[in-house]
Amino acid sequence: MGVAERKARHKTELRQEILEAARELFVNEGYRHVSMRRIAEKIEYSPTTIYLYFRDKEDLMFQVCEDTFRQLSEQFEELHASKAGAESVDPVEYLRKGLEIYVNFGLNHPNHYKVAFLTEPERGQESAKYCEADTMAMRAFGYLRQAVEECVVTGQFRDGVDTDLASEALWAAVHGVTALLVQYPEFPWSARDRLVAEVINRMITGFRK
Amino acid sequence: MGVAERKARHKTELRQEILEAARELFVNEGYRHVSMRRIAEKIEYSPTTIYLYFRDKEDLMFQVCEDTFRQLSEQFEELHASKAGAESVDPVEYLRKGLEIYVNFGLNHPNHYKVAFLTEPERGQESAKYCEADTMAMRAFGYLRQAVEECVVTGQFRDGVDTDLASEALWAAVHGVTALLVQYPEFPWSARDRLVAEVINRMITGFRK
DNA sequence: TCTTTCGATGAACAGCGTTAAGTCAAGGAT
DNA sequence: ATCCTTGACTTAACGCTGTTCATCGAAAGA
Repeated sequence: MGVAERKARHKTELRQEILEAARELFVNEGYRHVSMRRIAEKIEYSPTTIYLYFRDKEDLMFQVCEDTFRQLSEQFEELHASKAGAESVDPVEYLRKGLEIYVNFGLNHPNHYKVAFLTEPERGQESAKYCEADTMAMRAFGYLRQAVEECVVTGQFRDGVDTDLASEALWAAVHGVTALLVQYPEFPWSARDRLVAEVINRMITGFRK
Repeated sequence: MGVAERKARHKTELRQEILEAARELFVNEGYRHVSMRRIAEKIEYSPTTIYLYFRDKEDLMFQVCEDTFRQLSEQFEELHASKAGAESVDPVEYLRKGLEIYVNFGLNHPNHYKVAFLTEPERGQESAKYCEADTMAMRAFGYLRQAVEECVVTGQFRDGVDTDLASEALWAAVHGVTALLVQYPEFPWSARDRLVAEVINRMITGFRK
C-alpha cells in the first residue's frame, strides 16, 4: 500500500513548494503586492490549486510566518543551549542577548516582521491569531519571559518587579524600535546599532537594581 | 466677482465632506476594508469625483491622518501652555505627561494609528511620507524632542545622554506599547494602564540620574 | 473492464482602484 | 439673447483582485 504514501508525500511536497514560492514573493514585494495568481504562476499551477492546500491568502501568509518565526525560536534555543555549556552566565546579559536577537531577527527579515506585526488583519478574523498560545511567535515570547524570570528570581532586578509585566514591557520596547526601523528605514535615525542598544540598555537599567 | 468665491467655498466644503466620510469609514472599518466606491456612496457622489479632490486612496487616508495628528499636536501644545501657567514644572514629569498623551492618543484613535504607523505602504511610494519634516506626526515628534532636551539641559538625566538618541529611543518604546495594544487588543496583556506606565517608567528611570 | 476517488482546472462572480471620454449646466462675452 | 467656454461631475470601461463552483481526467480499487 505504498500508493497512498507516495500521494501523501507528493502532497506535502507541493504544499512546501507553494510555501516557498509565497515566501519569496512576500519577502521581496510585501503581502499586498503579491497576488494568488502570481504565486500560482511561479509554481506553474492553477490559482485554485493553492486553495486545496491553504484556506486563503491570509492563511498562506500565516504559515509562511510560522516557518520564519520558528527560526527565531531556534535562535533562542541556541542561546539557551550555549548557556548550558558555559560556566555561569549573568542572567541580565543573557536577557540582553535575547533582546538583541529579537531585534536583529526583525531587521534581517523585515517583510516577515511587517506581515506578522505590522499588517492590518482581515476583518472578522481574530487579529490575535499570531498571539495564540501555540504559535511560534508566542513560543518566542516564552523564552523572553523565562529570561526575565531568571533575572527576577536571582535578585538582579529591583524589588517588586512583576515578571509578566516586565516581559510585556520589554517586548513592547524592542518591538517598537524594530517596527520603526523596519517600517521607516528612510527616516534619519541615529545609527541603528546605537538606537537599538539605547532602547535595550535604558529598559534594562530601569529594571536593574 | 463673488462667483468664484462661492465656487471655491463649495469646493472646500465638498472636500471636507469627503474627508469626514472617509474618516468615519476608515476609523470604524480600517483602511483596507473601505473602498472608494463606498466612500462615494456615503457622500452621494460618483466614485470618480473623489479623484478630483485627492490623488488616490492613499492620499485621502494621509490627509485624514494629518487632520488627526493635528489633534495630537494640539494636545501637546495644550500641555506646553499649561506649563507656562504653572510656577515650576519638573521637566521629567512634563516629559512623562507627554509620553502618556502620545500613548493614549494612539489608544483612542486606533485606526488612525494603524494607518499612520502600521500599514504597509504602497510599493514605490516613499514609506517615509509620514516622516517628512512638515507632517503633523513629525511636528509631534518635535515636542517630544524638546521635552527631552529640557531634561538634558537641566541636568535631570545622566551624563552623556544624547538628546536625539534618547528622543528616538523613547519614541520607539512608547510606539511599541501603543502598537501592540492597538493591533492585538485581544491579547491577554496585563492591565493596559499598568503596562503603559511600566514602559514609560522604566525608560525614564533608565535615563534619569 | 467498470466504477470510484480526488487532485487539478477553466470559467465565472463580485468587487477593487483608477482612468478616459463624455455630459451638461452655469458664467462670461458679444 | 445668443454663442462659447469653463469645469464640475458622471458613465463606462480596463485590468486587476480573492475566491468559488462545476467539471475534467487520470489513477486506484473492485
